Amino acid sequence: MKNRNNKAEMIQRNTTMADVALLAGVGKMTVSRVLTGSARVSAETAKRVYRAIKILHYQPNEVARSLRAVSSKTIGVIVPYLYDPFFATCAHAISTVAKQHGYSVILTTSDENPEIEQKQTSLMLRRQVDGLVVIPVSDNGRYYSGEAFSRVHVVTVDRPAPGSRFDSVLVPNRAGARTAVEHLLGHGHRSIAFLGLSRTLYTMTARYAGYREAMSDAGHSPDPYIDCGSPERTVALIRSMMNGRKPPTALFAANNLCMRYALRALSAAGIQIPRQIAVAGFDDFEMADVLQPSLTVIRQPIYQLGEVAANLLFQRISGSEASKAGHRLFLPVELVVRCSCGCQPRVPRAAKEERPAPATPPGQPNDPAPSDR
Amino acid sequence: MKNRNNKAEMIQRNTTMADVALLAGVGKMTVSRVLTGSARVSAETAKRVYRAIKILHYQPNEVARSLRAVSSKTIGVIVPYLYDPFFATCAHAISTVAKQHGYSVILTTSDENPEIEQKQTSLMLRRQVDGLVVIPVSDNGRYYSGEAFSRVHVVTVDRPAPGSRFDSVLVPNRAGARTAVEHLLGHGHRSIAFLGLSRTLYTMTARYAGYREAMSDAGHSPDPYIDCGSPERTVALIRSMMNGRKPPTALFAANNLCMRYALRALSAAGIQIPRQIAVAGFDDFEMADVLQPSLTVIRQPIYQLGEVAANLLFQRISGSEASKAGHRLFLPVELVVRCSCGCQPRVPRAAKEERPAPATPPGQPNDPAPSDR
DNA sequence: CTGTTAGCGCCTTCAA
DNA sequence: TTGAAGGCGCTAACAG
Repeated sequence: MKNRNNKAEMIQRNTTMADVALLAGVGKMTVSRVLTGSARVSAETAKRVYRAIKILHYQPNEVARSLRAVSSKTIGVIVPYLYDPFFATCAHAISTVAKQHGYSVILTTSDENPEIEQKQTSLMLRRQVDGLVVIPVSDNGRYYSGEAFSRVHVVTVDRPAPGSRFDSVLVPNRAGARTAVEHLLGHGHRSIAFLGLSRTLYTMTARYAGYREAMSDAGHSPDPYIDCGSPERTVALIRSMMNGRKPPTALFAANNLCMRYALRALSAAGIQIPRQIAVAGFDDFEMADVLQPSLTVIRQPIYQLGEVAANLLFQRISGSEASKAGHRLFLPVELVVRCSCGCQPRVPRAAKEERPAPATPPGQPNDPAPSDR
Repeated sequence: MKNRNNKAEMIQRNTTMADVALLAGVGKMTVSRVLTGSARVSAETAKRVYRAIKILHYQPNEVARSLRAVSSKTIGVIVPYLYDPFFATCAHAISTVAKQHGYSVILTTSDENPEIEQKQTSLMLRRQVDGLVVIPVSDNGRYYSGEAFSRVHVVTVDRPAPGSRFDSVLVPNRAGARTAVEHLLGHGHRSIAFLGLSRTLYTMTARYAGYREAMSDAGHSPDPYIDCGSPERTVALIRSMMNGRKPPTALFAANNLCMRYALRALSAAGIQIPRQIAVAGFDDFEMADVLQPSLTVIRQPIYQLGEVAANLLFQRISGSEASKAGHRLFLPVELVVRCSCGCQPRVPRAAKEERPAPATPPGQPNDPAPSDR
């Protein structure tokens, strides 16, 4: 007799299917069938099984299931940071979709570090995830084309997939930046500064390209890329820029972080927006409409990026998607005209929520800001 | 002979330890020992094993390990929302600590919904997590005292644990609110409005209590709790409040969401801060110092909340913590005086980061790093 | 130092 | 409709 049935020493072991089977007076398989519905069981025995389950507070061990089954019902998610609302919102969307599919999410942050990303990815694969949604660190292309990925589905978000086998859900960075810069040009600005972060970031170079295009097409020469490495650096750069021979009359911040740095720097230098310098940015955020002046920005469908990516992944997982090649999906961005560019939207600053916020179920109609002209 | 060694039908199976053992000409246990270091293996055979591992691209199956071992090396994390920077930052901290311990994190959102929380918790337990860090939904007390939790460690963050067996890492909400309100009182305000969200939230009632204390102790009568259910509602409430017989001269927003609503509403009503109404809030946030006027707030050590909670959990998991009763840890908050209260801080608005931001190892001098979009 | 045996808890396969 | 045997991949416990 197995000692596990020896009640004398049943210290703290979890109750298993065998326990349920014993109590219900049936075989383990019957319990399994009742739970999974994989085959018909007489109503009579099913009832007995349920009763035993309840009495014993039995909970199936999903780890054992994962080991036995082909699928672990788990996906992995890797984002650079979680305290960045953009990434966090993506993660939230992915998590929500996963929940709808009955999947669990193993989540981690890469801190924008290729080594961490590799290590964590590898750990997830060892944990037998069925798929991966990643906002990949720039230079991990070689890794992702390794053989380890032959059996797992991968979708990247916000940045294109390193290998070409994976799907990516992106945003038209170049076109978006271009639109914003063209709007500034429409205000008559001819010298527009471009503020970005590390140029190793995919989005930064794409947005700079859009900026250059807009400038060149308008017959103006693009300014050099300004890398706001740190707040201090940004202060110094902006100060010297504004004190230079030909200070720009407008400024495009390629993401929220540079926007924040830039705003602090301008404010510290006592420079007025939009009177002394017009401002536009890429990526909307909470408070962008509460700032004085409210900020004109390119809004990205953040939640939808994650949502679409996750849905794509589950399509692949369920195998309904036959194609082997990776696709690139682009979700549209939108110019939200507010005041920092020099516009005076008719409805001054309506007191309404413009972005999904805690209480607002995501993915709802966006009630875009009033845009004039 | 097992058919799994029949090469003819090795379609796509993962390589296992048996494959490695076979190729290296050793037993499975030797391979296991080499990998885990659980026992000495001669350098010679170890080398052979490593070679086989490399040739076959062998990766141990963590699911099988979890099934076999007592621990799954996995913890569960449940937060209400991920697009709320507060929760996301906590989650980031927890994830970081988990990474340091070689643990994976299964993360999900409860959407502030007790049923979802229960379902997801239960799923995590079935997945054999070694512990749980939760920002619990208010009214799930009974659930958490169930027997299912007898074998798992739980630490709650931001809100106290329902049962008394769990540790909680909290912030002095009452005292913090009190400090902020006292600061407003110090400016000579006698009528101060309190804006909050749903009173079912623990933090809201605690902060309201602090507000009432401060008011009463100063000999003024507290105003009734104003629940900013939605932006629209907030606009209406603020409008009627300001048009009432005795409009308040100051306002305390109990968290960021009401702060945002309030700012929008005030701005829509054309009310000047701090001239017509002074403002203070609970919880600092990016941009709070860039707003005009910059906001006076109570700052919470968000990242540390998650960090401490996770470390507490791992202490419990490793069993070095014997005590069975749950403890409540309070991390200090801090009044950050800016301009919205009517103060004129000497350093006008220095261009420096005031909060932990990207890439800043927690608790370190701040130097935010690139986040990309 | 190394190999064998025996499960972890579940479900696929086959037999009754 | 139900049950028994066997194995998913790994490691504790015991040989040798």
